[in-house]
Amino acid sequence: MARIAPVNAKGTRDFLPRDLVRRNRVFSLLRETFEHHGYEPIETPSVENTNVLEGKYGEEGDRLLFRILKRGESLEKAARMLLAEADGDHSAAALSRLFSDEALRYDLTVPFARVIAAHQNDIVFPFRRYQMQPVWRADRPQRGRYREFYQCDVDCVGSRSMTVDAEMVAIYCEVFTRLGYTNFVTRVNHRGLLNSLMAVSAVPEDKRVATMTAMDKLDKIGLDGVREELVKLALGDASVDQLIEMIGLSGTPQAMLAALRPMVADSTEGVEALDELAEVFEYAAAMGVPTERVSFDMSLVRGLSYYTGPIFETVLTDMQFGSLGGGGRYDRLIGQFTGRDLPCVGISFGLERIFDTLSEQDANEEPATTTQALVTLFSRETFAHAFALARDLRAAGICTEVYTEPKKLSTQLTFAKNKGIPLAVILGPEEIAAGAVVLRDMRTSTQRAVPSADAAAQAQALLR
RNA sequence: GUGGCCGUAGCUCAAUGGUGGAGCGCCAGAUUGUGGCUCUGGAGGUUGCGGGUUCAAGCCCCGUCGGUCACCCCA
Repeated sequence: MARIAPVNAKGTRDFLPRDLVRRNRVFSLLRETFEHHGYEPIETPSVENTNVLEGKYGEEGDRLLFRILKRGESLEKAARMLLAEADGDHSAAALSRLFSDEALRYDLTVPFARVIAAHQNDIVFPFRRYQMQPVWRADRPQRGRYREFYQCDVDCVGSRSMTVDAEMVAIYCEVFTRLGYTNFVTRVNHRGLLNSLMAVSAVPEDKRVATMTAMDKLDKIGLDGVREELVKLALGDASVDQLIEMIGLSGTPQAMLAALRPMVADSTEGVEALDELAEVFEYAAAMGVPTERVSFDMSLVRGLSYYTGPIFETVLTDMQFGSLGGGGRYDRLIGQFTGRDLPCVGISFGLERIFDTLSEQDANEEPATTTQALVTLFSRETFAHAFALARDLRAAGICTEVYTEPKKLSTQLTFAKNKGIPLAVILGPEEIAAGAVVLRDMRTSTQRAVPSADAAAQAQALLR
């Protein structure tokens, strides 16, 4: 019989206990931080109607949607339509739409916007929520990039105040600091500012996306590289020079804002953006964000098309890696569902990238398990004592497993070592006769006999 | 979606077109109640998969799947 190769679907992974124990630690820390700041959890379905998702992420995003094939009658009907129109539009985009009207969620923001639009009357505004769920993108996998990955989103709906935008910066700072990162910075920019830069530099409408994409590559290809790309776009020397001058600005956010102010003086949108950014930096500092943890970065663009105000991206400063998270203000997304805009700002944490970089930082990973104690088994006659002791340990809050059968002790201890269980409990005929058990600390290779009645308390002390 | 590189034991990797190996890990024993050290032995493979060239393919060719890197884009 032909064997089936036990391989994962492209870009997906299995998580074994040692992986999941670590992941859950990160999850817990995020959850705790969000709730400390007054954010409440929600969840949404994995599947959305395609029209909810399409057009929210830009052209690239539509291509990366995982679409769900129609089934049964609908599928046959779609096939008949295709055959009836032999000379119709057979592009991948058109075919996708014909054969599918549902897709896996691409991010957590758009489904969230749908939820807000649908449940406006049940929600107290301003509404702070967080959400940790997998999302799917039909991208080509690379290091730190998967087709199925978890995102943790934090959003606040119903306020135009820059205090909320600053809070996003503060939450980034708190989470990454608590995770042990010492090398990160949250880059901040503003969509309105970018728009006004395009306007005051006389970049034609049809070249603005390409221009911003080129600007976004600054940290990768340098100022000269960006200039080359802009020249290739045939923007004209004056436009190129002005853009390069603005992108090249450096210094404190306050100094950069001051330098920009005269350049965008003719643009209402630009002036407002500068005012908002000034507030964000001021409030973030007041919220305790150190100056080295936040930067004003005019080359930050971000691909998602729904952003309208400040945008954020948190990156590691000492290694070339994708961003650990990003977000921004999107005041007009909910209006696409209800016809009436509701201001929103939110950020996303790339859990996989956090997990990958944390793993790379502490290379000497010890086996991780949730089990704290292993009770060994000797012979049929010791079973009852072992089970009773295991109950004592569990009653004391110690995660305890009893070995499955009476194999020789070295096998059982090796099992404990390989799983990373810190405490082995040995009780054979000798101990039972003495009314005692042996607590062996696997980490220090020390052990001592204690009366069975004290075992749970002593074990607690050892594990503390 | 475009291009480059790579797929050999559980893991890391060897093998001029000519009988597929090593280290680590695993199992057993030395050690009948003690993991890490030492020694001895053992198991484990349709060389990712499918075709082709050849007397002969792990090696060459084509396809395919997967991984990886650079683009694109992104968390």
